[in-house]
Parts: sequence; C-alpha cells; structure tokens
Amino acid sequence: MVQIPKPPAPEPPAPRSVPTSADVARLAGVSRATVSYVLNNTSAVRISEPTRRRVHDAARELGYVPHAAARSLRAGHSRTVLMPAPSFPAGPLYSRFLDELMGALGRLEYTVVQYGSVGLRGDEAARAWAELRPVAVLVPGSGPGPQGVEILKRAGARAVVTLGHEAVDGAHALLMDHAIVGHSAVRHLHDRGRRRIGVVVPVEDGLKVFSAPRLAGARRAVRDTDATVTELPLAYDERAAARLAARWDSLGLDAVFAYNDEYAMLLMRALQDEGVRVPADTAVIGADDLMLGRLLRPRLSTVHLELPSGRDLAALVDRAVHDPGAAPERHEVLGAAVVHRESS
Amino acid sequence: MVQIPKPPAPEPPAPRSVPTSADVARLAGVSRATVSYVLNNTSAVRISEPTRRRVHDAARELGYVPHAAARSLRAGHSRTVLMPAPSFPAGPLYSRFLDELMGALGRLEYTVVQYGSVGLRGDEAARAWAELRPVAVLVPGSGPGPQGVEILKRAGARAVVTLGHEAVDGAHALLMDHAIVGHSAVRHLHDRGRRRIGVVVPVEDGLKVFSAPRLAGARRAVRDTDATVTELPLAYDERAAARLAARWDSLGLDAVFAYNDEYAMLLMRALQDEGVRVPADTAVIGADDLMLGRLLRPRLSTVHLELPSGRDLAALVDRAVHDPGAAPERHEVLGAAVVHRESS
DNA sequence: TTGAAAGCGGTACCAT
DNA sequence: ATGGTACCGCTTTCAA
Repeated sequence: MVQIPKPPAPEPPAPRSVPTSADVARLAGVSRATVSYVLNNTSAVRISEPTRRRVHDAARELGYVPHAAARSLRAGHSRTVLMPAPSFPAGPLYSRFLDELMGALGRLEYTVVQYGSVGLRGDEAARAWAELRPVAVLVPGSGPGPQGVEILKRAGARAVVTLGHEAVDGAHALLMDHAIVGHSAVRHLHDRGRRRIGVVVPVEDGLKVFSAPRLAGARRAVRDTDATVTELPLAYDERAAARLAARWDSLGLDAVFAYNDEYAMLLMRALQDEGVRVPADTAVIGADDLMLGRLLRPRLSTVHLELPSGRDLAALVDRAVHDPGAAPERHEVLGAAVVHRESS
Repeated sequence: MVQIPKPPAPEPPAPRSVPTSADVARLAGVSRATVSYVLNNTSAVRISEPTRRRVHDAARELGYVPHAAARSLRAGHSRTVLMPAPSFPAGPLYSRFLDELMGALGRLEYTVVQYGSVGLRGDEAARAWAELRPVAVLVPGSGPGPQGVEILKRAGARAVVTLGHEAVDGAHALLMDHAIVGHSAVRHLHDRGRRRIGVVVPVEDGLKVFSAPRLAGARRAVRDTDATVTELPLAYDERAAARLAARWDSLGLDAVFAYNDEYAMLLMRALQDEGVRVPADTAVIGADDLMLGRLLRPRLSTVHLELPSGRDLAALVDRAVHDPGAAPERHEVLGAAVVHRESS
C-alpha cells in the first residue's frame, strides 16, 4: 500500500495554549504586575490611561481569562460556597428554595458550587469537599458527622451549615423537623373528630428522612388521646395503592395522612375507585400544598410548608463567614399550617 | 464604667492555619516530595514502609487535605465538568436526568460542579465559567453564543456540549427539539378525528423555550390538512383556567393539547367544572407522562418523553475530552411517544 | 530511597 | 507610573 505523504500543514494549527497574564504583559509591552493592576482596577496604584488601554486591548485580543485556582491560591481564600447535591429527589418546593438561595448568595458575591458527591460517604465526602477549600459549606439532608465538620473547618471553611433534621456539633443548623408536619396533619384530623388514623409511609428509601419524622409527629399528636395511628407502607405506584385500598375496610380507618399531596392523590384515587367515600368514610390530608391538591375533587386538605427564605439563609452564611468564631446558630425553620379544604 | 481587664487567654486559641504538605513533611521528618509520593501512591518511586507509615500518621494527625487548586494549577488541568444551573424550573423528568448524569460522570472520575450563574448573561457567564478552567462544559437550555464557546475553548475546555433546542458553532449538541412533542400530540388528536385543536401556551416566561417549539410542532402537524390550531395562552392558576373554560364554547374547539400533564390537569378540571365533557366534547392530551395523568378521570392521554440517558451523555463528554479535535457531534435525542388513555 | 528546586498563574510588596 | 520578585501549595524532574 502506498503511503500518502502528508503535505506539510500550511500553518500548523498551533494548539494555542491558554493565555496567561504573562502573555498579556508581553503583548502589551508591560510587566505582569501592571497587567494585574489594570485588570483588577487596583486602587492603591495609579496606571496611566494609555497603558490601561494597551493592557485591555491585549487581554481582549488574546481572549485572556484569569485562572481562578491561581488567584485563590495566592489570595489564600476563595468565595466559594460549596453545596453537595442533595441525596433525595428534590421536589418543586425544595428546588425553588435552592434557586432562591443560589440567587441570594450570588448577590453577596459568593460563587455557589453544587458538588456532585457520588458514592462518597461520611468523612470521605467531607474530605473531597475540603479539597476545594470552600469558604462555607452548606449541607442539605443528613450531613457529615462532627468529624466531617472538623475536617472542613481545618481546611479553612469558615462556616458549615447543615440544613435538615438534626444538628451537628460545631456546625450551624437550620433545623427542619418534619415531625411538625405529621403532627399538624394528625391533630387536624383528630380535631375533626377522627380517631382511627392511618399514616402513609413511602417505601422509597430516599424519602425516609422525611417520612420517619412525619410519622413520629403523627404519633405524638395522638399520644394521651383515645385515637390511634396506623403505619401504612406504600409505594408510589398505582397497583400498590389499589392493593392498599382493597383492604381498606379491614383496616377500619376513618382518616389518613398521606405523607404528601402526591401520595394523597394516589391513595385518594385508589380509595374512590374502591368505593370509599372521601371524606365521609375516610378523611384524607396531604402535605406540601401543591397546586394539584386544589384540582382534586374533593379538594385536598393539606399541610402548607414554610421553608426559610433563601435570602435569610444566605445572610446567615454571610454572617458566619464574617465571624467564624461565633457560637453555632440553631434555628427551627420549618413552618407548617393546615390548609383545610374538602377532603377532611 | 469599669473596664474589665481581659485575663490573658490561657492558651491563645491559636488560629491553627490550614495544614499543608510542608507541615506533614516536617512532622514526619521527611521532605515535601516524599509526602507527595506517599500520599499519591506514586508508582514510579519506591518509598520504604516505615516512611510511608510516618507520613500517613502525620497527615492523619494534622487532618491534612490536599489543596485542589494548587494541585490542578501544577498539573495544568483538572477533571472538573462545569454545568451552569439551568435557567428554567427543573421538572421531575429533568431532575432525574441530571442525577443520572452526575452519577455517570462521577463514575468516570469527573468532578461535576453546578455553577450558580446569577444574572450573568452571554459572554460574561462564559468568562466566569472559564475562570474555573473546566475540562468540559455542559450547558442546558439556551447556551452561550459561538463567542462564548470560543472563550471556553481558549480557556482550555476540551469539550463544550449544549443540551437544548439549538446547536452552537464549535460545540457538541444534544438537540431536544420539543416540536416533536407538539407534533405527536396534535397528530394524535387529528388521527382521532379532531379538527379544531387548541394548544395551551403557558404564559410563564421560563417555559417559552419549551412552549414555543411545542406550538410550532403542533402547527406543523396540521399543515396541509383541514384542521386548525388555536393558541391558548394560560397561566398556571385556577382562575385563569376557569376564565378560559368559561369561554370554551365560544372557541368551538373539539380537542386541546395542554402543553404538559400539569397544565392538562388544570385545564381538564376547569373544563369539567364548566360542564364540558372529556373526551366527548373535547379531547385532552398532555405531555411528560407524569404519574398524575394516570390518576385523573378520565385517565389522561399524554406524550411520553424520552430523554437521553445520563450514561450516554457522560460517555459523549468523555469521548470529546479525549479527542478534542473531533468534529462536533450533533444528536437529536428527544423521543416522543403518544400514550393513549381515556381523555382523547 | 530521599531531597533540593523549579515552576504552574496570579498578586502585592518594595524599589525605581 | 511601572517593574522586579517573592510567594501561595503542590508535583515532578534530577541528583545524591
């Protein structure tokens, strides 16, 4: 086979490497220091207007973008707020909260980085996060242990904030005790005269962090009363709901807190298909106050959750960063209010 | 007022600064080089077992965590895949896709970073991303212009992948043309004998990127037929739906593609409350194939969307990173299949 | 087997 | 008004 000789490339595509401030300096005919001064508008130093222009032009021509790693290495700190991606499916509520939070932190000049920590658990995860030397770490759900917090602080994190059901030593905590949700729902049912109350507990693993406290709260609501709470495991699946509905009579329940609005819709449909009248035979209440509850017939009673505002959390982070020595703050931030509609 | 003299702190809390590899070296009685060798298991160099132990012990004792910025600065590259946070409300479908993607990239040893780009537009955003020197950038929704792509590549990004409705020069594209959704839905309605077809268009701004192509696809589906498509602006709000339903008769429609399942539920409820029979008077079809559609009565027909698998996208990224010279790939990845239930 | 030293890309002090 | 230079923390030749 004849080897076709490659013609000499007219212009070797020159794998133009990434331009640095030195390149800018060279092109502008100034020193690296001057480049830095100009591009950062350093106020302590006055640079003549012609020089400024030459530097800016050179930077633009080369498409120069500063290297964040180099900068923060030299500076000894960054304004990165690290947030591990949550380990549970984020509902619309939580998504909106995150967006708000990111926006608020962005406005405070922090760079929010959601870190996809896959398969790392406990301290390993904390170490991985620590490598990025974030100025603050915001952990949703079940966070790192106290050890993890210590690792992060040793790595220069000036604030660690957990966002979930339990506080961790050394970290600020925004506590969201979902027990209050179950408690509100079941107390409402009790107030409406119901006594044999079912509580749906999703079998999905990721939801345990929410479902367990909601159930516990439900239990607490009937303690010292004549009412009972029955745990009802349920998969988010039509057939599972149908099976549960099929044995509904045998359960002898007159009310059910369905974990949230989506499960409530699922269960209510199955019950109605089975001939159970809502709310006459069985009262139903959900949680999260989603739009869909308003669209069901009967309209779904629900527990409206009030999450902390993203701005407030951002403010807490900022405060903590400015004063890392302060004692960890602990706030109960989950509000719950029953929205009574027709299903209960 | 008497000034209380501060007692000399018994042990000044010693703002223990972040330990570096030099600290580890000092404590272990070796050089920094040796520390690096040991902690990275450098195979090209053999370190005696006792030394290894001393280094590991020292590192543990100090709580040493390497500095990612310093490392990647020295290495000249990172394995960071940057993904700007999407600018539209992420539904359950999209969230699951993102999770899958993050997992898959994580398994390929990439560090996925979701960057909260707030208020930056166009090239500004691209520059902000470029500062992090990501090895690849994954842009959902309407991405950067060709200039933005150029900026990122100049900054060393070996792959830029857009994930949305249009391709960008120089970047790989996973095209998701939502026209196919509207087209499938409306063709189905047409096939079922409907001729005066309404198409719901959410008024919410963030949804334009999806609603516009869906409407366009719907229009295309009736081109050259005797059927008509009528645009129906609608807010995600009960009252808006009721108003629309109130003038339903005057619209003279016999079918409606309701943008997605949630809008479909909203509209269907309003129609039914108004006495419009579904599907007898008006057929309804949604999109996204959410669980809720199965729970409505009549059961909601819908368009099932098939998104690319996270693994496939991760593989594309990995391929592109290994061969940055390759021509940009362009894939149409949005599948749509009508799921016919009872509402149409 | 281990150590000394250069250098990655910026910033900021100190001269000039 | 500008330039020289040390240094941030880490990796990696090269020598010993």
